[in-house]
Amino acid sequence: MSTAPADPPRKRGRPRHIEPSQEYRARLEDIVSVAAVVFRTNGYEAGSLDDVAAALGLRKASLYYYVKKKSDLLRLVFDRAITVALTEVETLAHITDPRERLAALIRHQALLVVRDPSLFAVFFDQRAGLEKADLADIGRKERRYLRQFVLAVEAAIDAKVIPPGDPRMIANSIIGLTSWSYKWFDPRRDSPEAFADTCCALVIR
Amino acid sequence: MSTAPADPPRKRGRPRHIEPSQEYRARLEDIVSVAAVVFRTNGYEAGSLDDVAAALGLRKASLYYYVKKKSDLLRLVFDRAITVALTEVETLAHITDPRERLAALIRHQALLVVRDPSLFAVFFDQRAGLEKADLADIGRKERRYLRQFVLAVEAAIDAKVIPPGDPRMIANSIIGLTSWSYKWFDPRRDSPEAFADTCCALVIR
DNA sequence: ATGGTTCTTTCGACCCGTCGGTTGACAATA
DNA sequence: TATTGTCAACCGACGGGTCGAAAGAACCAT
Repeated sequence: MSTAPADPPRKRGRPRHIEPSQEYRARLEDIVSVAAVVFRTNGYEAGSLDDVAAALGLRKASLYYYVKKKSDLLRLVFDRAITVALTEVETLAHITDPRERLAALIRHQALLVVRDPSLFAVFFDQRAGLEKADLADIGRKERRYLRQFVLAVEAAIDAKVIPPGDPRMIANSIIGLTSWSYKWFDPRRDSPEAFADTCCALVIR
Repeated sequence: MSTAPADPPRKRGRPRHIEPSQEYRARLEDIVSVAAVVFRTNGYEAGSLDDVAAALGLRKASLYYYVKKKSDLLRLVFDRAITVALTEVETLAHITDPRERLAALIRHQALLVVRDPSLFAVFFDQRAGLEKADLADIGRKERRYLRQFVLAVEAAIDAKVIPPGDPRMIANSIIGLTSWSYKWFDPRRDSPEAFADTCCALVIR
């Protein structure tokens, strides 16, 4: 009873009622990039917020100005990965020639992973750290992504550009062919273009 | 000073001075299998020893009769994975026909991963949890494994069974093609044999 | 210019739950 | 009585998350 001033709205982190500044956005992007590297090398659980902060020249507490909890960091990494992949791939849907279309998809996927290995290493390997809701969201977008490949594969089979078979299985296999690169690709030895060409040549007749 | 009874040699865990019994070995194999499942679903760091023990109907402390520390469990998972893969693959080295040889390797790799997805999911994704020395050991054996593929690819290129290109790059790509299956393969929907055939048909002319 | 005021960003100190790892004792079997 | 296997209880470290405060710039009134 007595004076109950009603909880003054929590003032944790950035105030939510106004637009985030450009600098804030840029800083957050930096943080996400660094988090991807840390989570890749140490794993999500073992990669502490101290690690992320240290790599940025900050203290752990400062991160909570940009993020509410650790898993937000992971979600942001996933968001960036699936967003960049999805937007790029859906601009390729207009290509009509089956051979060209499949080749474009394969090239896209190969270059994507090779360009930002940390981002996709986390995306592929650290899914256990995601929260349930985030996982479902990612799953939906990933299915959209897969669909583009399945459609392209079906067209390619009809055009005898690749041998016949279950399109879903083939699509997943091709995605593996290209995605696996984050495990072995070394930019000092391997050329991204050569890799993309090799992938295309390997499956396209 | 005074009476120093000299630490009576610690008698923690199994006594090392005698042969492990058959039951002991079998039990340990069970533990490793369960650990692989736990580490796959939760990740190595997040997968607690309590989880592993509970899945076995044991208490955490009991695990320390079979293992000295948590990372031993992870090492055992890795050991089993690389051992089974390596021994199988090196029996295939005698096949002389390039097409047959490459096909056999691809089939072997595809079936291997599909048969025990948890084992290889941990092997591929949880390397960050390994200790330095163990990591080096795994790396050596993995290079031996890769060599088999590189040799087979070189022969296949000479025989025009696959298009030309950097053998190491192609070998890694093929390994990705097959290994990726642990991320999407669903035994209730997909057939291991069909998958192996698809992989072969996809790259072999 | 100058001293106040506010807003953004950073930090040190602290709390607290979880988990790896330890210990000593207790059955069961032989 | 020795060996094998199990357990409840405990401890210490580490890491996520909280809190209050302070440094610095920008803005504003005199």
